[in-house]
Amino acid sequence: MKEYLYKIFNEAQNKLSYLNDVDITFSPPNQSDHGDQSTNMAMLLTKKLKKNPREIASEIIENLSIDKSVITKVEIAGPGFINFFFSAEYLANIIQKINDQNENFGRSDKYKNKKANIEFVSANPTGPLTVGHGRNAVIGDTVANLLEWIGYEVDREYYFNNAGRQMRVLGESVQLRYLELLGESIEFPEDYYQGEYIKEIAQHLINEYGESLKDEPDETKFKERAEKEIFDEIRSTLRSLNIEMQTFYNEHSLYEDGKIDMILKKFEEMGLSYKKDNAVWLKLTEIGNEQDKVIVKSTGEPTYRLPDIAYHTTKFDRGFDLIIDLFGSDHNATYPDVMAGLRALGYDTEKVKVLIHQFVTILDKGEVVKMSTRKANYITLDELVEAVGKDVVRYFFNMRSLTSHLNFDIDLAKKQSEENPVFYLQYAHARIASILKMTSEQNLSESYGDLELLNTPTEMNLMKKLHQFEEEVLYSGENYEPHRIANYLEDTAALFHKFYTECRILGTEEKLASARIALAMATQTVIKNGLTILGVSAPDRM
RNA sequence: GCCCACGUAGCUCAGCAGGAUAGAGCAACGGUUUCCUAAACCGUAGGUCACAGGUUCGAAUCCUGUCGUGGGUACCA
Repeated sequence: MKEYLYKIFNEAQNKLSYLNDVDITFSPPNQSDHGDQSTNMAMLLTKKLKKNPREIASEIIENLSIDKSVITKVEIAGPGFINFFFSAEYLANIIQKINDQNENFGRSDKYKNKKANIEFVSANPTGPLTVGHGRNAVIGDTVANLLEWIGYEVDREYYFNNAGRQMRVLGESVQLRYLELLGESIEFPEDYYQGEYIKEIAQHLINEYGESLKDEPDETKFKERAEKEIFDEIRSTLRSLNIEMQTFYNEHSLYEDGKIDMILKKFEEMGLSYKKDNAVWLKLTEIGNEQDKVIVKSTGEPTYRLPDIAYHTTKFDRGFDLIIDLFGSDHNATYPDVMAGLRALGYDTEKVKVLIHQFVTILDKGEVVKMSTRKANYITLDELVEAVGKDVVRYFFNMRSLTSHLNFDIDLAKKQSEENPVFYLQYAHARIASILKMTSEQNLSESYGDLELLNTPTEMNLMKKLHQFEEEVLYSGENYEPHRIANYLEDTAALFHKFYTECRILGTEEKLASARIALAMATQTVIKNGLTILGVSAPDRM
């Protein structure tokens, strides 16, 4: 619908030059008697033209060349809105387009030949992924899907660090449990990793090596084993949610290939770093931030900032047009330093979009569960997927905007399976599959010759909704907002269920039945494509 | 103290690219099944859009302040 409006307004721009001075936008009004699409541009022009908005609106309308078979009515309403009413015939055209394009309907080539990188999850291999990571994982993968749908070639990337203090503590935790299992009395520090999985890893080492590791001088072997086992589990958890990373980027490689030293040297040459208290500081105050920060500790070890900056330079060097970082809100203080560093090095940080999602609050039996990997006080993502299923997990994490704090009531999620919105969508899809099966058994099939018979408000509302899918995908992708797709699908499913109740196919006169079959097929395609973007399955039977 | 996000129906949340009478799901109450899956549909009820100012033709939406919630504020990441 908007495409057509843009077309006729572009033509009108030649006649009315002031149309070049205003944003030409259209939106579907809340009230259906205000038309199918509406624009407020006449009101936006009042100041410039010093004229009554209704007069401006009327002048604009006079200069539009409107095809009566597309738009049946144009009206000026309220303070100066211009409302457009589309013909049933035009609305019905979308049906054939959808059925022709099928699983590609909704895709766009707007960002064709553009490459995007999205970094998400990026949990260090110190323990299983928790429900908290789940939100990050699901949103990240869905944003990646959306980007692919609007034309990007996308790399999903997981950044991790298998060196450093955390990992040493992990290795020592396993080592201590290993010795404990062999009967030695040990003291297990409170701030070491308390989880059961540490003992399991230790047990695996005993099974394989017996007591031969008893006199290991340090934690290295234990750390390596723990890293491998935990990473295998993380990969398997992600796989259970249909998430597949293209790249696992090891922070350590930045040291090996000299990137860290190179960046450090550059800052020094640019006079952006200095030594104080035996540490190296980055002059962030000189490049727009509040405080100078340490990039190399007095121990000689870099802080996260330096490798993070080095890491991001590789994202630029690898030629991405769009670089997305997806973090939980606990990281919101870290990225400004990294961005400032990159800017100082001459990188165009406009290409980087930092997405911050709010935390998930876990409620179990009405109690808030404070999550801590180290204290082993958490619910794993595996447990969650097992309890409620992949589809519910993906849908649940996708249905809210990133900025909203998310309450995840475990009890509710477990028993909610009957009243969960994801089933509402899947049921719409399954219902359509069921109808199509029955109609084909009766030798009925879709036909596009009599679509004008689809003229009840219910049918027209459904067709209008289907029209919006393409722009919904585009907008959601450009703004990294997966939840919009979930909302859109709920609206679409509701309109379909109403159609199902009111507009029967079997037992209806054949021409109308065939037109309705075509509409049902188109609806099924849209629901399926939307669910595919969200990573939720679209079953034919439930 | 300072920084970021959030505050909308009993609950969970949309709406926030300024627009016309603020929406959905769940929960509550009432109705619909000789008829393509009732995992559905229809209806009733439910609101000081945290509060106070400001910007303008118009503010849930933008700005400022206050209060509240979460996160951060390291030579942890």
